[in-house]
Amino acid sequence: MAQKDDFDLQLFLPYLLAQAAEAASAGFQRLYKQRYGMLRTEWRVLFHLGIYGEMTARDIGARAGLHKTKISRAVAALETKRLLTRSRKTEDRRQESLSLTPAGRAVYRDLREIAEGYDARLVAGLSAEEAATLRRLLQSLAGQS
Amino acid sequence: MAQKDDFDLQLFLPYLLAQAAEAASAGFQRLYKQRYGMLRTEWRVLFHLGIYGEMTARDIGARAGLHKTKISRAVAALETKRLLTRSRKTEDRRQESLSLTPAGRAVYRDLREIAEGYDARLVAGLSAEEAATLRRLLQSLAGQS
DNA sequence: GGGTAATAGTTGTTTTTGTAACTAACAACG
DNA sequence: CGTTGTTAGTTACAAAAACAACTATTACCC
Repeated sequence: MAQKDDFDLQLFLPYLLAQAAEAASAGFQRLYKQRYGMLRTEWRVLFHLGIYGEMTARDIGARAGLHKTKISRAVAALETKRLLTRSRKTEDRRQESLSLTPAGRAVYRDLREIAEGYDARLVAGLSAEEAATLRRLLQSLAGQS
Repeated sequence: MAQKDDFDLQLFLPYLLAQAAEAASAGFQRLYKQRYGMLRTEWRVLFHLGIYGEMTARDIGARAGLHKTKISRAVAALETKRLLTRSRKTEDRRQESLSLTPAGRAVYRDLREIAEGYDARLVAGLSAEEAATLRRLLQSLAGQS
């Protein structure tokens, strides 16, 4: 198992990002999965509605970069859990506007607290400046695509 | 769709990391998928063998943080494509040592070139210092888990 | 208007992943 | 030795994701 080649996989960005994202997601996932039996797309939809208020599935997809089938199923699951409701838009009956129920808003607030705490723990080892730089650079990477 | 809540999802690290990792992976994936019909775990295994030489599935799993079933499947796929061979170890007949075939090494060298170019493109907008900082911070995030 | 294309969302099918149970080989301890 | 436990790797089954085809509604445009 001697070093045969000097390519450093640990520093290759797609690999490194995947490892970091995986680690960061795993910890947070345990929390929302355990407490509310949610999937990743479900909390994302929940957060979008919690943050931005009423939106359509299409809006969420555009903003989060999620495919409509994923959203459709997440919405159905959240509806079953009575965390959101839908209503057809009168101006365009293809669209439906989604909004959280009171129970949904309560779950959102709870998870939001948890998210804030979790994020704080993740950057605990970093200086405030480093954390800000990290977020800025990640945003630029996420943006170009 | 007015701002109802001031939590910034775009800056929440698990979300931000997932978005950046997704974007970075997608571009690279197109390349290895198109050219060699590989899956993510397959190129990872290939790279491990290309970089470190002969290893067992267990070693790769430990190093890459991958579950043994995933590796088992990737190894089978790479074997079918005649990119690697296995041989039982005599000192412990449970283990098998994996190594790339000449064809496997050629594919590795090709993908490695591509990876280097791709990585360079990703950090093209960043200063050398920023890129180094980014990698360092991501490594620390990937490490803690 | 009437036909064609485009869009919002759903459903069905195929891949891929995750999880758990399994086989084969070795280790440890009486 | 022999029974019990552990490890390497595979296989079978369940969950989730990706992809394609579908329905219903609206937009375009001749």
